[in-house]
Amino acid sequence: MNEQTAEIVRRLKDHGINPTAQRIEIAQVLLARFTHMSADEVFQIVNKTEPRVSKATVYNTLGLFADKGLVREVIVDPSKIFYDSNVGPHHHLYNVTTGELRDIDQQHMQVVGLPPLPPGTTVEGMEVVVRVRDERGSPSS
Amino acid sequence: MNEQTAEIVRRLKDHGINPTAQRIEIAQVLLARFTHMSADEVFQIVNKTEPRVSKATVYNTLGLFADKGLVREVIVDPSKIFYDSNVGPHHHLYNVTTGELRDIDQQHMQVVGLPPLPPGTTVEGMEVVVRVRDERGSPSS
DNA sequence: CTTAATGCAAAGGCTTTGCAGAGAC
DNA sequence: GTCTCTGCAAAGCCTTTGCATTAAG
Repeated sequence: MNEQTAEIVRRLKDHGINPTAQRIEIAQVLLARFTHMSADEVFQIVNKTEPRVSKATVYNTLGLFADKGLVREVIVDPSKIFYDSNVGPHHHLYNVTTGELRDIDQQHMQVVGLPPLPPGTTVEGMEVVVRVRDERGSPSS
Repeated sequence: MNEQTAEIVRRLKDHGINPTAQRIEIAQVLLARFTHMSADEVFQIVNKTEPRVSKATVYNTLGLFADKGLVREVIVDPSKIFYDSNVGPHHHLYNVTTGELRDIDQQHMQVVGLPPLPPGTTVEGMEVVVRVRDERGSPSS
């Protein structure tokens, strides 16, 4: 077990997640880089180089990671959930044409003010999504 | 045709939508109040009091309305799309426990700053979602 | 040996699609 | 008569679930 894997295991344990082989693989795919991936993308990548992890395990594991706070679910597309390895406060820019999702950090954009919360509720999270699309017709046409 | 219906028809036409009977019914359900409804909710309500509109027509019509800018799609829940009759600039508060979605108007919360856009893209929309949950365990327990 | 995790396949929920029939002008 | 819209049912896609098998301590 190399250094990188050791850290992944540590992070899993820190979040109360039993570090099994499949979970370590999935975590390595998702946590190695600061990207956003759908469950299916994770499934593809994990099974490209490594032994084999079933689709059910990928979905269940990602759900577990999200519950435990290791990754963040990002809801920007009605057809799939994105998993974000960046758990810190930041926002998102979503290209509806290409499906690409990228981070916007706080220094570029901030939310000011807090709305009155309904009684008996607590804030679970806050999310800003800027939706962009590729320009089709040129601006001058 | 009463006054209210006449206005609905006008709004449909203004958005380039051919005002058929079904479309008028759906528009009345959705535009009468400032609410957010899923396609299925619209389907239920339309068929509670009125002749009958098929599920396919409800889905297709809502998609058409969104395309034409008559309503706004709100993506906050991976399992369904909400349609918002409020097209003006505002944000959303989503209760993940109850599934309730409500508006936050701009005076309560604003976004400051604009992120650098990827070249060749234009902003299609911006959305802030505050996610709350009902308190279960009491804060002092 | 006992408990937890994985894999497979089936089921589920929301939405879209194909195509025939009905409606509008 | 022609063009558009509607409705039904089937298909599609992502995700969850049930249950037997396998792995771990």
